[in-house]
Amino acid sequence: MIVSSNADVAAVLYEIGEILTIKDDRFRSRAYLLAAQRITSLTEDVKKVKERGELDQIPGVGKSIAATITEVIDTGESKVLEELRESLPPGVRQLMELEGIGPKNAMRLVDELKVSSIDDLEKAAKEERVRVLKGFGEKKEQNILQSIEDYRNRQTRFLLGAILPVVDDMLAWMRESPAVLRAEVAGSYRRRRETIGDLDLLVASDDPDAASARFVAMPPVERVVSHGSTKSTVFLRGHLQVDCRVIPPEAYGAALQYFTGSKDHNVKLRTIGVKAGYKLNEYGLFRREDDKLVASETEEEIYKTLGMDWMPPELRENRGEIEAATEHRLPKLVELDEIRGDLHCHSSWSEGTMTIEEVAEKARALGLSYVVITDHSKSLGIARGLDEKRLREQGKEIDALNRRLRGFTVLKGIECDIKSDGSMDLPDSSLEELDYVVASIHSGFKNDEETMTNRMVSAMRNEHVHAIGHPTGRIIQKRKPYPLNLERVFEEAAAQHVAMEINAFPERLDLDDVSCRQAMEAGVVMSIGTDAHALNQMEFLPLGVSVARRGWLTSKDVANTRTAKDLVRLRRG
DNA sequence: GCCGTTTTCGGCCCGACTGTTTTCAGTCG
Repeated sequence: MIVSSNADVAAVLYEIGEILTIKDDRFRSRAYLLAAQRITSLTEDVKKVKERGELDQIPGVGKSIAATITEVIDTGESKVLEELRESLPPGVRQLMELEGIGPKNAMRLVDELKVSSIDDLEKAAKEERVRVLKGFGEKKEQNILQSIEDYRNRQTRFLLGAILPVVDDMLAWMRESPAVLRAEVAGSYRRRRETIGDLDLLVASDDPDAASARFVAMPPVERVVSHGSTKSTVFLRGHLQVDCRVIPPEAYGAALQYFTGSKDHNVKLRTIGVKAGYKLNEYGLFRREDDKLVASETEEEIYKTLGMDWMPPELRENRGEIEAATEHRLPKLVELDEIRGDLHCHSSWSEGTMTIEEVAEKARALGLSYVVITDHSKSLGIARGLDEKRLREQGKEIDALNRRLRGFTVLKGIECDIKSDGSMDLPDSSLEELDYVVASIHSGFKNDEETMTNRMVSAMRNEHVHAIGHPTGRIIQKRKPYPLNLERVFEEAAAQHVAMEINAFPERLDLDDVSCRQAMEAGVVMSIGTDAHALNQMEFLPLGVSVARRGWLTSKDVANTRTAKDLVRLRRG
C-alpha cells in the first residue's frame, strides 16, 4: 500500500507514540505524539514537504521522525512501528481501552492472569481471579466489570450539533443553584471541535460541596463515577461522560484556560511559562521562585503575562496560534453576527419540508438578510430534483415572494449535480437565470482521485457555478471523504473565484477546519450553508461559523459576509 | 526524540480522585 494522506502518516506516528507510552518511554512518546499532531494539522501535503527535503523543518519533527515519515511515504510501512507492535504482548492495547486501566495495570493483567482480550479479562473478573493480585482488590475487580460494560455500550464521540441542547439544559440546572456563581462548559466543546468525547463543566463557587452535590444530582445522570468536593465525574443517559470541576471564583480564568485546552496547547503554554519562570495550573499563574500568584481571574491576564494576546478557544489546538499570539498577528476571526445569509437551503420543491416563505421567515428570525434557495437538480430523482421547467416555476414564486418581503431577499439558487463527466445537470441557459449556483457531487464516490478531481475542476470551470457543495462528501464517523486532490481543487477555485462550501450540517461540517485553512491560504473564499431540509436545521449556521473560525478564517474569507448584491458577483473576484 | 534568551546536554506540565496502600501508585484529563 502506498500511503496517500497526512492522516495516514500521522496515524503511524500516533501508534508509535501510544506504544511508547505503554512502555513508559515518556519523552520519546511525547515527541512522536506531538509530531503526529503537527502532521495532522499541516495545511500542505506532507509528501510535498518530503520532496523538498524539508520534513525536519516541521516543528516537532527531527532527523529520526523525518526518516520514519519518509519510510512511511515510500513503503507504506514503518519498521519502528512493526518492531514496537511485536514487542507488546497481545491484548495490552485492547485492555487499555477500558476506563481505569492504564499501561501498568494492562501489562500486569496480561502477564499475571494470562489474559489477551477484554473477553478474557471479563471471565477472570467474574471468577474473582483479579482481586487476589497484589494492588488489586474487590472494588477494582468490580470497576473492571463496570468498565467492560461501559466499553461495550459506549458511543465513540458525539456530534457537536447533538451536544448543544444537552449543554444548555445542564447549564440551566447548575445556574439555578445559589452555590453556583458561574458555570460554563470548557474542553473540546468550547473549542467547538466537530465531535465531542466528553464534557468538561466548570463551576465557580464558594461552596464546592454544595455545587458538586448539585452536579451529581442532575436529572439525566445515570451513574456517578467519582464524587469529590472539587472534582466529580458522571455518565448521562446515552453514555455521555461529564466531568465537573469546582473552583473558587478568583481562579475562574485560570481554570477556564486550563480546562479549555487543548492538551497540546496547554503543554506548549506551560513549557513557555516554565522558561519564563512561571508555573501554570488550574488555580493560576505563579512565579516559581516564591510561588506568588501573578494572574488567575481572567484568561486575558494569564496570556498577557506570558507575552501573548488572548486567543479564541477555536484556535487553541497548537497549530501555530501561540506563535501568532506572541507576535501579535492573530487573525480577527469571522463572527456569527457578520453572517448575512444562509447559502444552502432546501425547500419543499425538492426534499425539504418547508415552503420558501417559511424559509425566508425563519432566516429573518435568525437575523439574516437573505437566503439562497438551493433545491436539488433533476438527476437526483429520489429527492424530487428540479428540471428546467420546475426551476423556472420556482423562480416565479420567488419573484412574487420578494415583491412582498421588505428588507429581506430570497435568492434563486440550485444545488446542481455535477455529473460523472464533470458537466452540470442543468443547461447553462437555466443556470444563468440564477443568483447563486452550488455544484455538488452525489455519486461515484468510489472513483479514483484523478477522476474525482477532474470532475470537480471541470464543474468549477463552468462560469455559472459559484460554489462547490460539501466538497469532500464525508459523513462524520460514517463515510470517508471521496478521494480528491484538494490542493489542485483549491488552486482552481482560487483562480476561478469559486467558493468552497462549509456545509454546516452536523454530520457533514465539510470542508473541515484544517482543509478550510488550507483553502484560505490558497486564496479561496468559503461559502457557509446549512443544507437545511427542515426549519430547525437552519439553526445549524453557527456550527459552520465554528468550522470557519477553527480554520482561521476572517470575514473577507467568507462569502456570507457579503451583501446579497456582492454575493452574486462572486465570480468576478 | 526534540530542542535551545538555562543550546549541543539535560531537560521535557500539573493536580485530583480512587483504591489500596499505612505513605503512595496508577490513572485521568
